[in-house]
Amino acid sequence: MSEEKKSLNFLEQIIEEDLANGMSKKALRFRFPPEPNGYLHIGHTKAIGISFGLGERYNAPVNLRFDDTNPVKEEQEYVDAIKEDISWLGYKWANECYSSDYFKQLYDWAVMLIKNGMAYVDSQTSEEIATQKGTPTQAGVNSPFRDRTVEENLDLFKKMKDGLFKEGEHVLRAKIDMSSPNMLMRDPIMYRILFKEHHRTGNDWNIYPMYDWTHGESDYIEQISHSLCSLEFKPHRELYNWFRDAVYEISKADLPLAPKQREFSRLNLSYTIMSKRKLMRLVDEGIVSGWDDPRMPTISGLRRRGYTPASIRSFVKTVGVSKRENVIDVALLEFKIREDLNKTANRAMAVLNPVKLVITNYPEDQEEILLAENNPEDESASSRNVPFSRELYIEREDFKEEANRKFFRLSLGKEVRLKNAYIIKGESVVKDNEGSITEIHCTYDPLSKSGSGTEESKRKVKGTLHWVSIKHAKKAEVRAYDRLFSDEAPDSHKDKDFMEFLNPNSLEIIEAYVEPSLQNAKVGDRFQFQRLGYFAVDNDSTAEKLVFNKTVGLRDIWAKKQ
RNA sequence: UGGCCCAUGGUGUAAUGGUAACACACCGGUUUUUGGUGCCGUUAUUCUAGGUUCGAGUCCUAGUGGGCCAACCA
Repeated sequence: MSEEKKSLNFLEQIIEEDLANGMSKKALRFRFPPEPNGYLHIGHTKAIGISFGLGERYNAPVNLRFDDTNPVKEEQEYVDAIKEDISWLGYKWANECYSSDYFKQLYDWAVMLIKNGMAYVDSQTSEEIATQKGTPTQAGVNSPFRDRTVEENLDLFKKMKDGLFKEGEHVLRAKIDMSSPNMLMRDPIMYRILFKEHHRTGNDWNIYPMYDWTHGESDYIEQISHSLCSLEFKPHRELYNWFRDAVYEISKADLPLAPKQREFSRLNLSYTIMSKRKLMRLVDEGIVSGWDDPRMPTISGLRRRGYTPASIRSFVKTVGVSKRENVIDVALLEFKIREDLNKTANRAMAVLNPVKLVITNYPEDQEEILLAENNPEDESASSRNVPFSRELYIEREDFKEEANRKFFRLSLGKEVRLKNAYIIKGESVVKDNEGSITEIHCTYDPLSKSGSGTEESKRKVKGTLHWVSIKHAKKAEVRAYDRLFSDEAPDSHKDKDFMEFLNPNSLEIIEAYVEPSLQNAKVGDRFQFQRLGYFAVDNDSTAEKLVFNKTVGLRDIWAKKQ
């Protein structure tokens, strides 16, 4: 409703320009094209957010296309996981597409290119081809097979398809320019022979098309108007256009729209690695429990950790789009999940590092049910009951026998409030033989009950502590996570392996006590454990044994000052 | 015979030739029955040097710095 002028990112500007130059808004179409060879991670959410976001902005369809041209690395498992992750993020694709569905069309077009003298079968080894390619500063030389006749090429290519040659014996190459300053234009390979079973086409094909030949033509087949990808594909654009124009000439009657590729910088996150290969190593070497380990930057890991789709989408939105190399501070991601959960997560009390607190003037057998607000940020969240009794657990860090005036918590002779309950005063401690505190004794002011409206209850005390009633508390496992790497950019060190920067303390398993209302928490439920952070019920959780993942801690100025 | 891309506070992103803005982070204050939240405030001669212009972060040239490209991967 507000008329605030939203600035356009450079991709939106390109689209607006195309629209202004006569492109119909109805022609707008985007795609997200993952290769199903691994799990999606936070880096992918940027690409997803950009293309699906544009789809939402312009009310244009967005295809989910699996770029499945390499049967050696691709599996159905990944297809399923990718679909689940994108759906979970809340995006809807117009069509579920597969490059492998276009293998026949691609083959026919390749034959056409051969007939036009634009492609040839090369019969050299890959080493020979690599050598002849030259280097970025040195021109390549032509293959001795470059001038085969059309008939010979056609014959050879068909035999490649029919499985009459061995792997590596021949390839189909585009005939472009071996002296191009762009390495990709030096007669790029279009097809290789591969006797591998494909997860969708089985053993139908003995040759598989390469990325450059496949990707742009898949865009073209789907009539994608803007094919958006990351910066490292910039050099591919020239080839993308070459292939596209070659095919467009003969197919424009049926496929009138010629797609264009544009590139943006990918997302990097501090203290995080994003390479699929490296993430795979963490899984394979057992550093993490799997792709969905809550410490992993995968979508499934973040989901299990307790991140919400809304927080991730918001994150991607504020990260923006540009062509600059960038490193986003992981603190921004954490801010986004806190921001969301602060408004949506119900509060609860849990004690992670318990010490016993006895209220000596509270009757031995007395119990009370106290009322606790579920979420002060959400009026509709109502409240819940919390049992109170003479013996409680509080956090060990919330007590010091003697403390300076900066310590707002419990100490001997000082008063604090027990959240939703009474004001108490520290009286004495009980210690074991080693001198560590086993019990804290305090007295309470019976007139100071929260919400009672009495003068005593309105007294200002400096600190408020969370607690659980020992008699009523439930045991729960809490898994607290720290960042996986101790270095800001673990994989940017040329002389060091990223594994050297692993944080040995990235997982801490805690036996905690939680208030009884949490007994009914279901897998995926998210809570704010007051004064501690946000926690989500893990998949491993059962009615007998609750398991919580710490999503992120609360902002903690006190901890910083320590 | 190398080519291409990029450069704005600590980190990101805006400013579309006309007062450098927003978010995070940081630091300080304030409110608070969460040391949370909210609210207020501090933090930049836009990589350098020339040029065009009444006026340049924006356009041009050169330099500097960073990134990408030499898989039968995507």
